[in-house]
Amino acid sequence: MTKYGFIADLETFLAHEFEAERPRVTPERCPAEFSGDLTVNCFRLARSLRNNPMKIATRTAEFLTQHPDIVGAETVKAFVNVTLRPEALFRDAVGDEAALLEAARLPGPDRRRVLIEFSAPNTNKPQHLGHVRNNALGSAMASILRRVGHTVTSVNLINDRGIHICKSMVAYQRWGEGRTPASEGIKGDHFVGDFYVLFEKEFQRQVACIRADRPEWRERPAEQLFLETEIGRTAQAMLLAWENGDPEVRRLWETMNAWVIEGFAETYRRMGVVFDKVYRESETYTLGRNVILEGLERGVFHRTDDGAVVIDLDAEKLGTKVVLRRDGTSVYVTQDIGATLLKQEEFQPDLQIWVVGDEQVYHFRVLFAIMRRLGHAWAERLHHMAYGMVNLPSGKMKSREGTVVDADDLFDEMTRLARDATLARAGAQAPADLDRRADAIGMAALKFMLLKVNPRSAIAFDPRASIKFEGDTGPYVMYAYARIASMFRKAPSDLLEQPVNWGVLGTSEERELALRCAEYPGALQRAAAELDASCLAGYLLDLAKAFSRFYRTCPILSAPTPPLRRARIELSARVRNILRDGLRTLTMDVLESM
RNA sequence: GCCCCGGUAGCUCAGUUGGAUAGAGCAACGGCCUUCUAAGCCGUCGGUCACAGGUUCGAGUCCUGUCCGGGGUGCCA
Repeated sequence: MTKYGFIADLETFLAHEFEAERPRVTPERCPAEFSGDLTVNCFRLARSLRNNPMKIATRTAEFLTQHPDIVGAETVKAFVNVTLRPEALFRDAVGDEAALLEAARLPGPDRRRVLIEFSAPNTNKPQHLGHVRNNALGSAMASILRRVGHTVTSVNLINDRGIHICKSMVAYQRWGEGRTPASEGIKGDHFVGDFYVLFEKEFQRQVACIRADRPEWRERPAEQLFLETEIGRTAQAMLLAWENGDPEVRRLWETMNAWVIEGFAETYRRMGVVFDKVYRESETYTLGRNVILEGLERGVFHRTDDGAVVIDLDAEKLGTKVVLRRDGTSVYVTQDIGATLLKQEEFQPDLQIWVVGDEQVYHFRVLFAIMRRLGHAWAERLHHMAYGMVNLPSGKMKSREGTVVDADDLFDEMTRLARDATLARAGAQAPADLDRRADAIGMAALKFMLLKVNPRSAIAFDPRASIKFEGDTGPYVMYAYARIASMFRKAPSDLLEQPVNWGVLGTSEERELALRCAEYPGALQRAAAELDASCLAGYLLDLAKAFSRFYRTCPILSAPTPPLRRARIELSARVRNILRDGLRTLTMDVLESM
């Protein structure tokens, strides 16, 4: 991390002065209402130095006042507000560009092999806004972890089997009439999803008939009547046929899955999502069974009177969990046990992360508890990165009520709005790369909206209010970058060849900007440590904001003296490179011109 | 019933291991393009940090209880 020169000297001084272990001093930003660049909080030092905060503050101020890097150190309560000499401030904060960008890399011993699983779509319908949040969070997290030096493997586990898949298949058999995505000119996942909807319609119709005939079932939820309907039984029979390897069913399944996966590929391409490894549930779902049977012999699990295999997790306050049904088949958690072991064997990660919605926290607690009971040491390092739902102003997204925000439609809409906004600002001549710009801006706006909030909280997605390119948005950050890029195109080439004298800088906007730049490595590391991309997104907003103020107040290419022009363009270069690095780490593209 | 997550400005959200007078954006209103891109900048307005106790020199942050919202809760995924 970026370290100011005076900090190391202060640490040495304090250790000696108070005869204590060398403290770790982490300066904070000095609040605007006080004069100073940085603040040393002596309340925090009080414990490790075993001394009175006020006394520490007094000594600290005395020491710092005489330090060559410092022009003033003012004590307010136990806060010491430090004003640095400009040479020292800019030298330490932004003097060494390579160091600034590399400082976020963790030392070798702190680097880990991380396996991160995200997306995990079902192959029965297209992806919606909820998946978009998952994809954005997962790929940004993988990228952030990589950026700080971990070795990351990103994994997708496609849920390509099960009763929900059979529903689309049954519907296609009935009403498909040999049509294909190609023949209809429809994206494959949407094509299959339409049949899933047809199935649900027919199922609801049959449920209504049954309820009319059997008044005693009127109160029962539709799902409980699944096997009472003809179409439900057909789907169930198809699932059995699939499991028994019925060639015709398998052929249809292969065909329809291929259509969906082809559609997903396009969705991922537009989002820039890439996986190092893709698993199919159809290949992994049986793996857990043997683990359970083996664990049964070792007494990890036990069989109940009715024949189901369960595990007692009362000690973890998780109750009793069934791991094999009476009929011997696997449940969800059984399948995940198998998949977890497979991933562990294949990649030997130090840490596994799942990016999955918070409605599944219980599932993962159970899964992790079972892995611990099975005796795997690495079970202590399994992590469920739970994120909140995406809701609409009207409430939850519900496929049955048609309120689901489709991912592809949303991308189209964002791109269209970005295109309009670009054209509106372009003047007489539309830019040659309009489409590329619209894609980059639209997707950055969408991703940024999803990434700037804490992953834990539910997001209220208001299509009218959320689709903005002004204020706290991705395009705002991109715009700051584009303005700097534009300056560089206009800068005389010999300007950049001059040596930089940081001492000519010193306005409050310049100081603010440099101090902000110095925080970049910390923002990256915090985002990685807390598995929270919003730390980075929020930081980039703050940096872009600091730049916009600087840009407005301080002439750069038209600054009054050559040394000032030189130093200001160099400071701008730092900002440009951090913005580019940061946006790319969040999986967003930058534009040289907007 | 029990467990988990949340509640901060009209709206959407920040708020580092507890630290200074709680901050942004949007919305509303008022300024700033003869100046390096106005997707910008500046200003005004806006707060019982859900509520009540407690711990502490100090609480939006930690503890207890209450209220409200969401999710989950042995053979759906």
